[in-house]
Amino acid sequence: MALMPSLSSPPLSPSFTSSISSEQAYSQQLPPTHLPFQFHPLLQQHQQLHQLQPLSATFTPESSGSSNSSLSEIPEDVMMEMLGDHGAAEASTSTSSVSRFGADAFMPTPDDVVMNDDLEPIPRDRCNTWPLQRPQFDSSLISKPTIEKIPEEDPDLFGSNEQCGRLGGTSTNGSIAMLNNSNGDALFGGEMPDSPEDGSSNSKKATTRRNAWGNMSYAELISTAINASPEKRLTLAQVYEWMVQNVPYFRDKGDSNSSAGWKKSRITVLLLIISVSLEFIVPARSRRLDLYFKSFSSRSRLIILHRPTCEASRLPRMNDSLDDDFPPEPRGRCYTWPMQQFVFQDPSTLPQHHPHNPYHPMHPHQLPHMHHTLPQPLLNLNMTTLTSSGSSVASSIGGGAQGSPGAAATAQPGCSSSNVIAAATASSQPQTVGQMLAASVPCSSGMTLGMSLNLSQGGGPMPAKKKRCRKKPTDQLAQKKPNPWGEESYSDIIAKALESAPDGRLKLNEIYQWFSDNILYFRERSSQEEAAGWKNSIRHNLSLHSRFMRIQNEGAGKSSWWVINPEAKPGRNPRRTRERSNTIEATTKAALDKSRRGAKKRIEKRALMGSVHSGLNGNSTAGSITSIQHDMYDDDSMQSPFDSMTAFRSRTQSTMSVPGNTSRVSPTNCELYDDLEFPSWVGDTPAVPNIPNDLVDRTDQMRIDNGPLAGLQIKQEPKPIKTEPIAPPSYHELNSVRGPCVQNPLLRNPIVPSTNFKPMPLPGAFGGYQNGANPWLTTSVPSPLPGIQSCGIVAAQNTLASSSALPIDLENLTLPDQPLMDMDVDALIRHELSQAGGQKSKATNEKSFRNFICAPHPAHSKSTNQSVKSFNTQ
DNA sequence: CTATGTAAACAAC
DNA sequence: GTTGTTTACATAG
Repeated sequence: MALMPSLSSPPLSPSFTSSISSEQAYSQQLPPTHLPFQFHPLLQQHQQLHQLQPLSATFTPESSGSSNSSLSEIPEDVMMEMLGDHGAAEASTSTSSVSRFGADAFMPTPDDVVMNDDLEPIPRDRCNTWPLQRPQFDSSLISKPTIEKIPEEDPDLFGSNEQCGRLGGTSTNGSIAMLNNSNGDALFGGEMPDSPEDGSSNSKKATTRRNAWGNMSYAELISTAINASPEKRLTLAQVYEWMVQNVPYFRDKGDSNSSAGWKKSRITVLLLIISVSLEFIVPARSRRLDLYFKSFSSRSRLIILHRPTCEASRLPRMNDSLDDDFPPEPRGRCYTWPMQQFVFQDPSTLPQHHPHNPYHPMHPHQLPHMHHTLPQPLLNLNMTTLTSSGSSVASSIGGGAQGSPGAAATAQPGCSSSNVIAAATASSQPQTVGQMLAASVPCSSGMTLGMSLNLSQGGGPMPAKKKRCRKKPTDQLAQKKPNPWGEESYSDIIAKALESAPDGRLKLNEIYQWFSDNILYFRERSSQEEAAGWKNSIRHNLSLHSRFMRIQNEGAGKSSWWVINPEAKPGRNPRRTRERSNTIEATTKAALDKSRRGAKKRIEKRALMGSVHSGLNGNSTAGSITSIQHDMYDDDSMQSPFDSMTAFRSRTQSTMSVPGNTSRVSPTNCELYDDLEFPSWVGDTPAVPNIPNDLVDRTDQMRIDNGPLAGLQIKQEPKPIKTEPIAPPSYHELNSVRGPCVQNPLLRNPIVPSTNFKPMPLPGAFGGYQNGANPWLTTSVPSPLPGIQSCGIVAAQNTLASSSALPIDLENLTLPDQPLMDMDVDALIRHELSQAGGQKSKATNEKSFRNFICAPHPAHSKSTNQSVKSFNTQ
């Protein structure tokens, strides 16, 4: 260590003073536990060295503070201090060796070992470093705490309130406890347990000491020392002192040159522990830490705290090379010190437009906060490479993580960047630092950065199968924002876009444009290739969320209008498909698929066999579908046919656009009918394959302005239906059923049939409808809002337009426990109320119309749904 | 488990 | 290619 230049408190240089001031100011801005960046041990110690001791003209704080300084610039003596002689030797000889900060790199080896890169690694037995002779300790030494009092540091240095952790006094009780195992054996006496936690679990360990001082590893000793201190923290010197005073082996060596070896080992082990384990932390950048630093020699800049939430007995095993006799012990995370995520923001990249746009600061390039809080040397770091997330680092180095162009870095929550402690350096070579972290920071995934780097750098062939990896970009994590553009979800943004529209409606491409215009993240991804993803997400969200509804645009080929569903509650609304799983709960997917396959097969077979029962109900698709249900219900042997209906119905309930959805029915909707055990006649009926996919579920989407049954989405030309025009219902009438139609909330809820539901044959009920007897469908209904067609029109008309009497089917369907009836009556009551109430027409403008048709009503959806279905199938 | 984001298949236009 | 629906899957909370 002769390379170390004057370590004895040299006068502070102006630059140093300046540096300290800035850092003190920095540290004052953030509490120690909310530091914006967890210092890497090497970084920190190196930095501290620079600050406290301008070592030489060639290694000044100025030089070290430059953005270009790298780890390679760290003087060897510093590295020696940081790593121990061996680590320094390695670090000074090759960059890759830094990645070997694992246990092997720190295992004590003879000081005179000359590192020769040309030599092949020589296997050696473990633990051949320590003397074979293992003196027996006098347990009496431990009978009472050896340390009665820890020498206090100069109070002038620490200030009145800055008490250094000390051992002694009452605190030694803890030490006593820890120094004895459950059997009362002296910890450092002859028979030593494997661990303080379980001294008798292994008889072998109980009789064999692993080290000259006993079975405790350095880590355990250090932990014991730290935990024995009142404040659960020690400086390195205090660790030394504790060792000397509590462990006879070290005591014997503590006051002579012979201590250098084990102290160096302490350093080595400490660094190793700190780097590899989660057990020790150093409060980076705390003022107290600075004071500690001032109070000790340059070699004592580590302040090691045993994580308070970690049990001393749950010491990390760090590495097999240190302690491979112990089985792995599960250990919980000890994120006592919250990991503060570093964020870099380049002010020059702040958006200049849309000053009030809340989305603009969200851009990853423009991460808004903490920039001013970081000391400049840290800002100069290539932060991307400092990510402790293996995947992030790998991707960053490889050219940028997905969707994370920002030059920010942070750590994965599961990675122990917060546990990166100790030595410091200034700026460093990105990959070197990354490798350092890779070697020293265990990630939650169990993969180190180095490993990740290797993988990302072509270490092996990529699997052919594309595997999604949607790790959040580091900048996103840094901001703790769920998305790279900010906190708001797609649906939130879409809602804003729609709300911002003058008419409250936007076409899809307009929504796209709004995204692009108002959110920088999307604007910067406006290329066709890049935009495909988020546009897809927009479409997905539009379709999926009940929050939005689609209004058919009248023009042929025109895209629909998308509007906010006024019925939707503010904020979150359930996804349309959300209920699906709830309704299928009784049926496993596999079973359902099997059922579908079987049903489909049967249908195909029947289709091949030709029409057998075509004369029964085949004249009307409506009648067909109704009959399907009817037939199903009559068949007790069938496996819960209503369940099947419910299942797929609820799925199609997702298709909740406003009327006019004449197309783009998911193919799965067709398949859904395969769930049904169709009666034999079904497959024989020509109309069966043409059963409108949405007839059951999408009655609200029917269009009536395009001709007979145009809205039924019947792919095959529908059978001629009664074409006698009937006046469209009034808006009151619409209102009576508007609820289920506009938003069709009923479709968002599963229809839960009564278990004892036995539909009546309903001969009269279907009689009139089998002929396509929905006269109403032949009539266009003027819509005050272009494209808006009330889905409730059909039902309303069926119910009300022809007469004030209840439809015959409703009368016949009136059963106490029948869900169908429940809602039909409900709709009728609402209708009657609306009629009697003389509501004013609100259809004079779009918004009023929307409010009108979309106003919530108390009818529970499934009832209304059933009602609509009932009407439409008539 | 839920909410969300993302990718993708599929179909109609 | 666009629009729309739906499913599947990954991830975070």
